Amino acid sequence: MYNALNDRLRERHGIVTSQFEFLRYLRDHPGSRVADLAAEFAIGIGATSKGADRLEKQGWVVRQPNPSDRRSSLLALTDDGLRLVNEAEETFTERLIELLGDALKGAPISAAARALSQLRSVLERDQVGMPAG
Amino acid sequence: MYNALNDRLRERHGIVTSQFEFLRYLRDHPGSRVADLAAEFAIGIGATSKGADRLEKQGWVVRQPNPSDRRSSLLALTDDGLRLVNEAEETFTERLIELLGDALKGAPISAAARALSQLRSVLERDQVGMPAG
DNA sequence: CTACACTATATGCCGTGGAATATAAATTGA
DNA sequence: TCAATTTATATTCCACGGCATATAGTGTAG
Repeated sequence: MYNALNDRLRERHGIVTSQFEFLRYLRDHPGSRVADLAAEFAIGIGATSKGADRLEKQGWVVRQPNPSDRRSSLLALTDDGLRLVNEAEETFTERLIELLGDALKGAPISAAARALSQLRSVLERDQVGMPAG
Repeated sequence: MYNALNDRLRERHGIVTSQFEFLRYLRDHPGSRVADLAAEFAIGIGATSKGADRLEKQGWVVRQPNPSDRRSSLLALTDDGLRLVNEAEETFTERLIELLGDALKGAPISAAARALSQLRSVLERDQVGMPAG
């Protein structure tokens, strides 16, 4: 799933899923700090800081001074970043439904393990999200 | 989950979860090739080859010539590798039950999403598997 | 008010995976 | 039989996350 979404987002918007998730979180939680992102995604502070660097370098995010604590910055989307995340979200949702729809044909509820297993079969059958080399 | 299992396996056996999974697969599927592992874990051939290198360097795995195709090797566990995977499996299972047990207290079946969400809450409450830096 | 502990983030080094490529062996077709 | 193609794996380069550490700012005890 993750790989498949990655491929589609990269191809259409030039970002990967983790970046989409960062951007979406920032859109929905304005004024977040690096540590807030790290907690949300259960990754390290360092990795989060570097991820923010990359988004900032692309001009999608800015670090604004935090008036109440000069050690940290408040992360905010730029106009470009906002536009991007909204467009990417359409792609993301569309692709997600596409993938889930395929896999869940006829499988009603629960049996989540079976659903996931079936999902994987479908993905594998269609060679979807398979690494190249 | 993965991080938590990682920590426990590393501490007790000096391997990480991905290595445990490689070793267990090889134990249960003797005569597998690199490509078989790659397919099983949905990772690239290159990464798998390098993973096999690392296990071989530790003396847990050997590449045996494949009599029916000299391009590939058959991967086999050494005695050390077999011993290791069996010991690690105990740790793995024990820890898995420990983690799931905690999270699933009172949650009967299905509602897998709720279970996963609850699981994550427990893990976060206990600061389990959280990256350090 | 200052020394000391603590917190938030940034940075350097390392390990690992993906993608592209290289190499060797097997297969196929004329 | 042999050149072209395909297959299986190995290797190289790059991106990214973890961990350890550095740095700056905050809080606090006295």
